[in-house]
Amino acid sequence: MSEARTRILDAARALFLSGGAGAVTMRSVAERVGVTATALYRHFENKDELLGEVINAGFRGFGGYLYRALQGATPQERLQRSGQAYLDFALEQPEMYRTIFMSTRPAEACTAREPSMDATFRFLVDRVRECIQQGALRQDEPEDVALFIWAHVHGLVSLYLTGASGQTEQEFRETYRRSVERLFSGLSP
Amino acid sequence: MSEARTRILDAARALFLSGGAGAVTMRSVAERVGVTATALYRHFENKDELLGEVINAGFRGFGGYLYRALQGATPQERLQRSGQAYLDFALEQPEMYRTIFMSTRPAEACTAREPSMDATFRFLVDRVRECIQQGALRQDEPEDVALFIWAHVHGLVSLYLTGASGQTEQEFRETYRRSVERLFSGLSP
DNA sequence: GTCTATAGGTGGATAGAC
DNA sequence: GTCTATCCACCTATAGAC
Repeated sequence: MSEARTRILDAARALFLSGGAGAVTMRSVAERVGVTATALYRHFENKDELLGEVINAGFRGFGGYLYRALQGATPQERLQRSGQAYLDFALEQPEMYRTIFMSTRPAEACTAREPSMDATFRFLVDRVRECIQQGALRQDEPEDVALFIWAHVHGLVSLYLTGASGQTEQEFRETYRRSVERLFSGLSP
Repeated sequence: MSEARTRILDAARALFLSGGAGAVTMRSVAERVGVTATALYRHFENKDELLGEVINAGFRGFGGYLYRALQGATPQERLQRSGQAYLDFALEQPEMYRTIFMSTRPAEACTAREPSMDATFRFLVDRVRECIQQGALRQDEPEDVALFIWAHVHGLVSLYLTGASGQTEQEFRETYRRSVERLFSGLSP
């Protein structure tokens, strides 16, 4: 990848992370890079391509968070770390979380959006399945349990990001911990 | 309220419900009413006032859905109907649901947004409390249980509205029913 | 109350000089 | 590769005629 292209993508990503997709315009990106807007068209076909690459990078970043959870030694530790990784991503990159999981529109340009939600779901199904097989979770359909868990953590996170709770980040981390604990107590054998 | 003002609000509401806040422009509203954009300024100070009234009407509409749940005869029936009302509102007015519960920004003009989320939460706390007192739910902190339930149903609904599940509305209604059933089995005495 | 005309802003994108 | 100049589309909002 060319030097210039990378600098443009970095600028676009910084704008996106601090202000969402709406903050990314050809003019704002160009200003941040220190060139004029027209110069960007030497490196990207159009705005859709630029924004699409920013968002695809975000998907890969989320995948990285989840992947780290696989370092856990046991099934239940991997599941627990997955929940923690999910929370970390949401709190560290809220605008990206919004784009991937809370918005319908802004991923027009981007091909990887639905696949990414699929992948998230399948990753979670795998974590649940191994927990059930190993006896850490009650016998049940892994898909149903996975959706049950995902809906719950996504609901918590998105209520927080929307400002429903009026909690600080620290308070919310504690709320999240307790709520997930309660969730698993209802799913245990 | 003047005749003209009502017709303008109706047009704005229709545009909002089908295309979200972004679909409401002074031009689009005016065209729908059959006048020019400038005419609207005789009836509304500016766009913020117009959009704000549309959204406030949406809040009141949501309140109406919940209120109907109070017709249930027993605490558990009122709680169960509340969950159904929540689902009905989300599926019948998805754009309004998004604006109230899934977006940070677009309620700038509108004063009633955070209060409305507060009210939703308190309504649910009341439903939970009477279920606990009556023995239909396990002894616990009503606030914690209410958040637990809200996060769950909100998570289900918003994953569906975001397109995560790829389900049809009928399939999702069934998923919702089963997931809520599972939720309460974990909260029962 | 509604119109036409118009000001002023933001955004995406292209042509052609350098 | 980057610039200037420019076009086009779309938006909010105001002034003043009717």
